[in-house]
Amino acid sequence: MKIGELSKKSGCSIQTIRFYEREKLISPSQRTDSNYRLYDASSLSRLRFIRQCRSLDLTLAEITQLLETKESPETSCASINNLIHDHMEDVSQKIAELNELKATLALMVKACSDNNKVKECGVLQLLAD
Amino acid sequence: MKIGELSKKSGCSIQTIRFYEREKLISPSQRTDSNYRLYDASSLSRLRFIRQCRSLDLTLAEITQLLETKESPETSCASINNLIHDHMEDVSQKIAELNELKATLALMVKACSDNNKVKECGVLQLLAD
DNA sequence: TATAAAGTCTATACCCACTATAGAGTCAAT
DNA sequence: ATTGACTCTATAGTGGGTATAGACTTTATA
Repeated sequence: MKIGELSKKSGCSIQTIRFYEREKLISPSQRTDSNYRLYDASSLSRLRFIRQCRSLDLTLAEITQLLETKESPETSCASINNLIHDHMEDVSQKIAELNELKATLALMVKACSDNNKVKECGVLQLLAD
Repeated sequence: MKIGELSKKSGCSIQTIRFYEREKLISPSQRTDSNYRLYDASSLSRLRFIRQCRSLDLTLAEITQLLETKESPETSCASINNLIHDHMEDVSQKIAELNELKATLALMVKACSDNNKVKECGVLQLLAD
């Protein structure tokens, strides 16, 4: 299949597929005489795997590592588990930070009564501290 | 004061201060004969304000808007409150997304028993769906 | 068969908010 | 006089894409 079909089937834009190629995550199995990229089913599943990983917010470097590990079915999968586990901790950390941020913003919103003028604005006063 | 002192007092790196200048958020009140930037106290409080806003994860465009609004002390501060309120909703949304993500990752971690080989890896199986 | 529309190609620039150099000039202390 | 600390501009890189321009190819329609 050509890149447009792969794009539709995978849900990745054409530009993103070409971008992943530059980043060495994926490559076409062939090219036509007119230099069009041609892909097969394994490209599609690889791309879907990448997309799944991206939806978990894994970096392209991490995905590269997962894809490499996948190539060795007989080795231990401990590194994969560690990667996911560490990533989950990063996400937890981020959630904690955002919750603090939200609390601060909630305080600011509370500090405001809508009819104020700028010079009396509770939000600006908190921001100036 | 020169840029190094402003950097220490504000907590912004020298490069960041020059970057904010290119982005028109701040500018030195003067230059020396040898073209060194010179700042006064108002630069410092402006920069601290910017930093405070950045710690709330406001964009530079939003901060520019806040700084402009600040210049008109007699106008209504409704736009400021709206901005903070909307931003808080974005943060809430992001927290919700990350909580879902965390739940997915937790499922994956659970799907794994440490001594598996790659070909049986529960994490990879979930990622391949 | 001619032409128009849709698809594809490469190369390059842009987004955000910085960060990090290179290479040159300036200032203060020894 | 020299060393070291400071500053200057200009430029490139980060991550994960997105968005063009301009050329070529393929497919569909008249």
